[in-house]
Order: sequence, then C-alpha cells, then structure tokens
Amino acid sequence: MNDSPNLRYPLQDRNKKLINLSRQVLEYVRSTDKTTGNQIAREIIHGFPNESFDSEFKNIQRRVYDALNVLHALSIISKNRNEIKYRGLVDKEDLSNLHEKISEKKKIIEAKRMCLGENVMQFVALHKLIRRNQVIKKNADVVELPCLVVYGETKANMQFFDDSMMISSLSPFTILSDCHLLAKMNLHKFTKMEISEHFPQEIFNLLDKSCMRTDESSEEYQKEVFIKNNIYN
Amino acid sequence: MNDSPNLRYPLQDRNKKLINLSRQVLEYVRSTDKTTGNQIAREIIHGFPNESFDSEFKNIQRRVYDALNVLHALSIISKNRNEIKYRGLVDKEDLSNLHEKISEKKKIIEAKRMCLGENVMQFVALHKLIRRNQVIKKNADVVELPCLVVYGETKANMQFFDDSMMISSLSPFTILSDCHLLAKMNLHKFTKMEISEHFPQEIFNLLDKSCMRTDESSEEYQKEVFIKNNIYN
DNA sequence: TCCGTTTTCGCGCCCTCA
DNA sequence: TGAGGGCGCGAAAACGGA
Repeated sequence: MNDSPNLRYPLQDRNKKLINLSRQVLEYVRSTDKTTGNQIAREIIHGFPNESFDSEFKNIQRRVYDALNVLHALSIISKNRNEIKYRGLVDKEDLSNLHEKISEKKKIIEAKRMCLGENVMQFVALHKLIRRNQVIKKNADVVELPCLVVYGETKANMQFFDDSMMISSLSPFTILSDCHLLAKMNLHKFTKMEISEHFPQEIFNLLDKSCMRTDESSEEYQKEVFIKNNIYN
Repeated sequence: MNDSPNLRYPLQDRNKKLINLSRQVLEYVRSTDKTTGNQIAREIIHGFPNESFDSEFKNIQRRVYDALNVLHALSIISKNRNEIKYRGLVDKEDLSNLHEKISEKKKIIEAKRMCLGENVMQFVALHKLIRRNQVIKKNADVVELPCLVVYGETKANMQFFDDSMMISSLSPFTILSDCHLLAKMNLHKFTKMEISEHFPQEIFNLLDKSCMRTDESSEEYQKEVFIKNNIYN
C-alpha cells in the first residue's frame, strides 16, 4: 500500500529530473556540432546506472523535448526539422571577446581614416608649397623641406659638426616641424575644389568633418606673412 | 468523429506551446526582480484572448514549471523555495561591455606603467647629466637642456630671427631630442642601485623588464664619446 | 496521394513535500 | 494543502516511400 512508485532513485535526484536533464542536454548539445533529439536521449540513458527499459527511454526522450524547446526559445540552440545545433549560451567569453575585437577594429579603422585625412591635407598643402616656391623668385624666401623651426625665450646655443648640429638652450623651446610650418603658412586650409584636384570624388566619403580643415574664405593675403610675423600664433 | 479537440486556437500556436511559454516566462521573470511560478502563470493567462477556464490555468501553470526548471538548470534564474529571481541571461550587452571596459582600463594602466618607467629612466638620466655637468669644467662640453641635435646628409640652411630660427634642408634630416641625446650619451643605462637612490623600493613592482634598460656592465668609458663619435649609432 | 513510421509535444493525472 | 514536478498517453506533424 505504502509502496511508492519512485523509490528507485534517491530523493535528491527524483525531484530534479528536468533540471538534471536540461543540464545534460545542454552539455551534450554543446559538445557536438549537430545532433537530434533522439540522439541526445540515447546519449543520456547510455550514462545510466544499470540497464534501462524502453519505457525509461521513452520518458527521457519526452523530457529531452521539453528541455530542447526551452533552449530553443532562448536561442541557445537552433532547430530545423530534427537537426539541432548549438548556438552558444551567449558563450560568455566568446561573445565578449568578439565584441571586444569588433570595437578594437573599429578604433583602428577610425585611426586609419584620420591618418588618411591628415595625409591628404599634407599632400595638398605640399603641392601648394611647391607652387608657391615656383612663383616666388626671391631665393631667400623659398622654403625647402624637410625643415623645422625652433623658437624659445632665449637664444639657443649651437655646436656644428660635419653633417649635424646640436642645439641647446637654458630655456624651453618649441619645435615646429614641416607640418606645423605648413599650417603656420596657412597652406593647410583649402577648399574641396583643391582636394578634388588631386583625388577622386570618393575620397570625400572617407574624410568627415573632423578631417576637414577647409576654409573657403580668402587666404591669399595671409600666405606670406609667416616668416615675418606669424610665427607665434 | 473527426472533431479534433484543439481547434479553438490556430495550428501555428498550438504547436509551440512550451516555446512560446518559455519566452513569456523569461520575459516576465526578467522584468520583475522577484516572482513565483504561480504569479508567472497568472500573468501569462492574463494576456490571453478571451476568458480562460481554470483548467487552462492549471495547464499553463504546469508548463511554466517546465520552463522554469530548464531556466534554472541554465542558472538563468535562481529558485529558493518558491521565490524566483532573474540572474541574467549573461546579459549579452552588459557583460561584453563590461569585459570591454576592463580590457580598456588594463591597456590604460599598462600605458601608464610604461610611462612611469620612462619617466623614472628620464629622471635618473637627468640626474646623471647634472652630475656630469658639474664635474666637467670645460664649458664647451656642458650640455644644457632643452637641447636637440639635427643631422642629415647635407648641411641644412638656416635663417635666424630674434628668438627663433628656421632650419631647412634639401635632404631628410633626423632629430634627436633630449631623451635621445641622453640615450646616445649612455646615460640611460644604469643599475638598480641608481634607481634605488631616488625612489622607494616599491617602484620595482611597477617597473617590469620591458621598462628596465639597466646595464650592469661598466659604462664609464663610453660616457664622453657622444659628441665626437657616437652620433650615428 | 495515401499510408506506415518517426519525431514532437500537448496535456493533465497524481504523487511529494513543506 | 497548495506549490512543484514525474510521467506517459495519445494526438499532431514530418517523413519516407510506393
């Protein structure tokens, strides 16, 4: 009379059938790229203590379906017809690694894009410098490249050697290199026209505002002031 | 005779009971911090077309338990007694964002550490320079800071102004600034002793190999060769 | 297209335990 | 006593031929 039907397994496990099964199902599905509900069930009874009856198999199988459905609802697996594939328990590591990589790549792309912008600027500015040098006949005002400007509060000391020089100073000094110089000469401000002169139209898809330092206003009058007055701006 | 029992809802839905339910369960559990199986079931029938019988409720409830168990198995929810809490579907976005941030911060720390290393080097090297300048009485050989060395294949042109100078050249030139110069003078190689002289012992926990450029070998003899011969190494 | 299998799974009875 | 959950019947779908 008191003979309860389910004494064959310990209380602990008896009450957790679906839970344990779900875990096993997940684990199994995870371990193989592709499987079926039936196969999972077979795999699971396979790891059972002693021989199991057909009825037990049927039961397991029935539960496997329950688990699979919930897994499916969470997109943890994908099912089409009777083929089940593991899609990832949002596989913690994997996913975050992936996201990380994506954002890293994006940063690299952005950096390259900025770099491209800089180079385009540089290119156009240099072309303008060449043209300027050709126009200006007074040799003294021709600016050769490479070139740099050093300035500070006090005059610097210098020592010369065959093919090098050493400059040192008691006060801090500032160095303007080629590109700074071009900027000082206002050669870095230009119109879209001037860019189009050298590059295909598509370049503008890559040069966004942050790259552009064009200035449509007249600049002619500023071009030559550099060497005399414009050094400190 | 042919009267099938479940024609009251469309075939589509009839076939996906557990799946749909799981989704709803997940959604609901997610939306409230704490709930019970019973409450979930009530919430779910609540959103049903027309009035639903008690039997329907019982059925839903039974299914909710199935779904909850699987969710529990995946640690997506936690249950104790009849209280259910959402633990997070490893909340995709959140988690990966977190990981991303962590690795970003790590990079920043690493950069700062490198920077610290560089500064320590710099500091020690500068101290050595000061000492050197004090020892050397010949004024010409004293190196003042800031200071830089410019060298190239051909002699550069120079124009001088009140407090600045412009250097330009037809061939590329290389600039060595303070720190390069210190390196050329071999002032950047030193022993742990020399670091300990200025910093607490703990500094070594932050300076790993990649920061250290110490060189235990004798260096005395190299110290003065810089200005004469050592410029091109 | 019709039919026997297989695969799925809705459903709810009934037992347990707190 | 009610929440929780095992279990399995039998009906749908899907499939594989013939």
